[in-house]
Amino acid sequence: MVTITEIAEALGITPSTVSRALNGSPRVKPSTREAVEKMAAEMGYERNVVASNLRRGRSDIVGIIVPRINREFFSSVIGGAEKVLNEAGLSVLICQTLERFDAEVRALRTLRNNRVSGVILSHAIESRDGSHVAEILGDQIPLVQFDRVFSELPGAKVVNDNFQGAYAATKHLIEQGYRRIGTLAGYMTSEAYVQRLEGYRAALADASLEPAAEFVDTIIPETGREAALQALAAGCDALYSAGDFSALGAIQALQEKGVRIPEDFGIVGTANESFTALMSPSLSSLALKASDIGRAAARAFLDGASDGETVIPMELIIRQSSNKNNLWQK
Amino acid sequence: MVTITEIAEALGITPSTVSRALNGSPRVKPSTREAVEKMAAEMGYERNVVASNLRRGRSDIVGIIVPRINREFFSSVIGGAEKVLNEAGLSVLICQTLERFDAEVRALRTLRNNRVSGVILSHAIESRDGSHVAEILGDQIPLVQFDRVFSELPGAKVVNDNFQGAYAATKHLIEQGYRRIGTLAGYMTSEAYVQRLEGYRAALADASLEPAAEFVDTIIPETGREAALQALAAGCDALYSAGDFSALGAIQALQEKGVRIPEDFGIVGTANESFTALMSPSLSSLALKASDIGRAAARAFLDGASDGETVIPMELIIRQSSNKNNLWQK
DNA sequence: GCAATTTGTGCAAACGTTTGTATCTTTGTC
DNA sequence: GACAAAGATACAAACGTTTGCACAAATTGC
Repeated sequence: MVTITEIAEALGITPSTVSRALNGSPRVKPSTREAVEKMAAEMGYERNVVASNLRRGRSDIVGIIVPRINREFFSSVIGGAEKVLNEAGLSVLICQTLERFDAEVRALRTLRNNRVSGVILSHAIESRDGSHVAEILGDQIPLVQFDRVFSELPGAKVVNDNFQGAYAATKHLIEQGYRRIGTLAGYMTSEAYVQRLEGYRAALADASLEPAAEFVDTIIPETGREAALQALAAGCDALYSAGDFSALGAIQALQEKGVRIPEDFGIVGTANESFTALMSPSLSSLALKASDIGRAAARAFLDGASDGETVIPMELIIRQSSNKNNLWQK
Repeated sequence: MVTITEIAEALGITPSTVSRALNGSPRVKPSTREAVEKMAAEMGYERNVVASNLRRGRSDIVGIIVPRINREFFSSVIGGAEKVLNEAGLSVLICQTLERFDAEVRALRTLRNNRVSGVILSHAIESRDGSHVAEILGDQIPLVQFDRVFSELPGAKVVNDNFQGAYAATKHLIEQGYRRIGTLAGYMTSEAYVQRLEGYRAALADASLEPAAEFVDTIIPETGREAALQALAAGCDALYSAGDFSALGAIQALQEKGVRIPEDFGIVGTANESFTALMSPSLSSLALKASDIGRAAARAFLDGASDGETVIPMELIIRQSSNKNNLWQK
């Protein structure tokens, strides 16, 4: 591996000048800069980033910590952030916590010890507050939180507009002619689900309708099945589900009962999981705009934005499961 | 940030002894080791890994390069590898190429410049050979390839037993009583798909059956739909698909034609994508055992295994779409 | 009890870069 | 032509660790 010292020797100058030349310092004469660049290219020089990081006290790496990388949402966030950061000359170090608190702590330590220049984070379910983050990162390393955020922590935050999204999804069901609309609301320990529930209620209230049924539970197919049957018994003709998996379970349970979707019953899910487009009937879903969130988080870091909260609108994807009036094909 | 020098001063010894104590060198007296450890804990010392990496010439990071992290297969491989490597005290740096050659080159450079102690790699589609890998990594950084491998490159390789898997899937269809079995074979530029086609043919041959139809095309829902209709017209009663997405398309097309699955027609897909369990009928699929591959790749790296090829068996997951005789519920 | 060995520490030089300060060279001004 | 200012480069120290070698003290063998 060739070093700047070798380049300096080859040119009869000193390593410091070579360093400055390669880093675009205005303190070196254009002609020597060119000579250095030429020689560096010739000798196949590449900066030893480890040495550089040691000297500078930080690296050009941004750490991204997510609960799981195999979730459409998180991998898309990473994709969006990576693109913006790469364009800015930064690399990305991805860590997954598998929803575990101790893994989150470990990841934060690893990142800090590698002197990353920033951390983009969505918390593990097991994390109940942000004290560990503050403790580990200190105030040296900028933090950007997204989706699952703790408001007590400093730094930028990027979140979905869950209220607006759920409002739009519910309004869509109303416009399709459904009248007794229930919801599968998710667990209320997460801010996002609370806001979705509120958006649902607000849309109904604005249309002078009453919530027909509210099921507060985890968002998995089984709870969806059960809730759907109860909703049916209670006379519901539509459901807004705060998750796609529970919506899937609901559809399966209803189909087994011979309920026609969307003619007799409308359903909208949330998250736009990849399977929603593949089902039959395909599932209308409130998409999270994950790439936008990733991009926004990366930009917030690059801009050094402190403490601001960026709210990303959600997008309603209308497919068969709620398209009673056949607005268009999807 | 506290340094070993500060610990040394606090104890009236030298940094070198502190370093040796913390690294478990046998050259330090147990009593001083304990004193150092106690003081380090008290002062909240954590090793500056950047400095350590510079001095040692390498880091405790293993790079993993995959085409995309949002594929069930790749994220599971990463998960498996991560677990094994973390237990060995190594961190993981994940890069995605989005199937692009230049991104693969960039990723390799980043990893080498960060002095990773090894690279675990599955190639981008755009990569036609492995010369760039050899050139960038040299013979200093060990390489482990998985799934998409170039045999000309040195180092360990971990692959699926595609032949065995496709053989088992086809045999299963035969055992279920299907007789005119076709296949959706995938594109033949990939070794994996070639082997699956061969496994399919071998199973038929061993049962004295003829291939009823072979569709060589990309593995997406649309080609699956089309192929299924042609297969139906040709009198097929079953299909082995080298991908789940094309199997999904096939099922949808057949259902629209009123064909009952699995009574009239059996289908087995490949990859065990998450949606296969969610469909109705649920899709039997040949699972790739991604975690096993990840674990095997990590172990191959840790063992310093050179040049060996590890073949991981595939696992047939029987669900409704091929379960004509109702062997068991799934 | 002396030499030979083992055991435990210290010393100092790396690893390759960056950067504050000093030094040297050029240019411009009167 | 002298002097100041600016422009360009050199010097040297630092970043925090690791590690070969030297050295002292403690242990062993005869």
